[in-house]
Amino acid sequence: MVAKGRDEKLGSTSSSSWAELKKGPWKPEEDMLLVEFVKKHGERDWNTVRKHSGLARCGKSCRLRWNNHLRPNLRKGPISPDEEKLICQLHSQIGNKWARIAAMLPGRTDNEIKNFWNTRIKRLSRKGVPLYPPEIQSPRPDLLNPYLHHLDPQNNHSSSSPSTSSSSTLQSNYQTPTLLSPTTPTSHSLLFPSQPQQFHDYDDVVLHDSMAMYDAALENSRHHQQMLASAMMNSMATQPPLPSSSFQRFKRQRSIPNLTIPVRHVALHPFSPLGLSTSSSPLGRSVSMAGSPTASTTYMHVASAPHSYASSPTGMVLSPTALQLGVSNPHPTMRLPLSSPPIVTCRPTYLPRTSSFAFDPMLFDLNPATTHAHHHMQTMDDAIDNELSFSVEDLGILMDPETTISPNTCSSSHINEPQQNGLVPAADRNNAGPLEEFLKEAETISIRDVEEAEFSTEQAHAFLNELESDMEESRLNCSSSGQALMDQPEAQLAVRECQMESMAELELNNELANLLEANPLGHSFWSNGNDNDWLANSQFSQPSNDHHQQQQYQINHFMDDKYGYGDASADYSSMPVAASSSWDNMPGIY
DNA sequence: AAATGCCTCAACCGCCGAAGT
DNA sequence: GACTTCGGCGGTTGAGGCATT
Repeated sequence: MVAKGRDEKLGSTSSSSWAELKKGPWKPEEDMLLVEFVKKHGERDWNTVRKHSGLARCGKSCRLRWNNHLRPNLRKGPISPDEEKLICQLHSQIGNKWARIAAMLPGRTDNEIKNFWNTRIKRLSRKGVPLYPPEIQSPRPDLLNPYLHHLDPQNNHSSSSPSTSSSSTLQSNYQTPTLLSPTTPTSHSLLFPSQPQQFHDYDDVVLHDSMAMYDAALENSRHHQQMLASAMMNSMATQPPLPSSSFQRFKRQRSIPNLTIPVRHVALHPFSPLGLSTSSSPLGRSVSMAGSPTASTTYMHVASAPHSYASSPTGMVLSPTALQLGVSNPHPTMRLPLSSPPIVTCRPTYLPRTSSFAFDPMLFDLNPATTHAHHHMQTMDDAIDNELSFSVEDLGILMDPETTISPNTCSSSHINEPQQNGLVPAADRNNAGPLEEFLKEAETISIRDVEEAEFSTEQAHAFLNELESDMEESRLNCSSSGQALMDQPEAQLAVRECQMESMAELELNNELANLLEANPLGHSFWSNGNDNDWLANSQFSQPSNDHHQQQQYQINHFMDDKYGYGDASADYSSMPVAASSSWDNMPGIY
């Protein structure tokens, strides 16, 4: 009845505590406790759940429950044919790497894909049908995963290789793909110009691995484009971080001394229905492929990214300037290193499942119920003065005709409807409420120094070229300094250096904080209940506006969402500010 | 209607690596 | 360097539902 597993013992403080751990299916009350815990403490410190929430569950169980069932933007329902194709494609290349495969399928969990696959191979095995579609059975050698060999040529037990999977006897029916010779060059012209295919460090090979998967899947089917966006984002994240020097040069270039750009990683790709988007990095933070040895220190892991973005097929919509960049620039990523907090931030948990919000990377708070429009605008003004281009045209994109959203009128049916493409019908625009008013107001205001702050196309091109060369330089540095793949002293040193630079940037950001403090309207912008969060300790913070209201909302919303009961005409205008603290104090993030 | 087999899915287990002490 | 703690991953299990006989 009671588990006395190794991990439970490790995670407990006394022999009696684990003896009280509960197992088995979760009840709604437990789910609520867990949701409350995550709202307050973020997706971390799972072993403190018992202490803080009273849940009699082990930390691992809590994490699993959250990741697989409670977190926002999970995509439930059967695996679509497109998803199945992509799963086949990815599985043919990386084997039973469910977490990695899941990272390529927005809203899907590793458990879900694992279950799907196991069921699938059972079914196909019984029928005697090949596991992979014909186009996947004989994949192009140059599309296959190169780093499996590079990582550990003697590795015979790795489940990375489908042929060596030990998961099931049914795997005997597994069709072993033709693995790439270690010396076979790969081609990734879609993402980067061709370059010598020498893998000197882990991230390097992971990058190529990711790009190979991307290329392969693209080759396989254009219908996968939407999902591939996610895959590509992961590819981007595996690149070595840009040296902060490029960021500093960029700031100098734009004559904006001592200010920080609140965009850390703007990833552009051509497949979003709205043109360009970033699918995994709402706060500009990079994500990494699972398994990267430096992931925990250099990047925020993909599982830690705000899920409403990490799994959003639409992601953010970039400014017109960014659109221009993306269209004309073959390089799909523009990464700006930054460790300091963003000036303004969006809170994706406001509209957790609509996914129809189109955010400019300036990341401003869109919740009309908790902040006033003039605060938005004041903050936007500050942003415009100091940051990348941000104009009323951006708001036009924000309210894309096909993808608008109205928080006030968003009914439960809308909230719960399947997200075919992450969009919500435009019908709701008829009564958009405060957001619409806010946008109207936005159109009438005068924006200071837009021209000056405009990140012009020419500058952008120049900057992107610089970024690319920096990236190449960084890549070369990684190559030259990298030792054995898993031997990381050089990498760790580099990470430390990056962190040092990050701290320096943080200091710069303090100046920005002082500027905003002087702003009489800026003080009430933030609302974050976590005392440990930098926001809460900053001059931007304020106490949660109405704790009872938040709780009531969370309860109603949660019950409605998870168990199908609740007020179908719920007024979501009272959505509370949700703590996003866990994203805000990660050290050394680029 | 009952029995059986299959399928799906949630949850658990054990292992592993990273980070901290 | 040894040990502990924590989180993540992949494999496995078992309950419940559904379809078939």
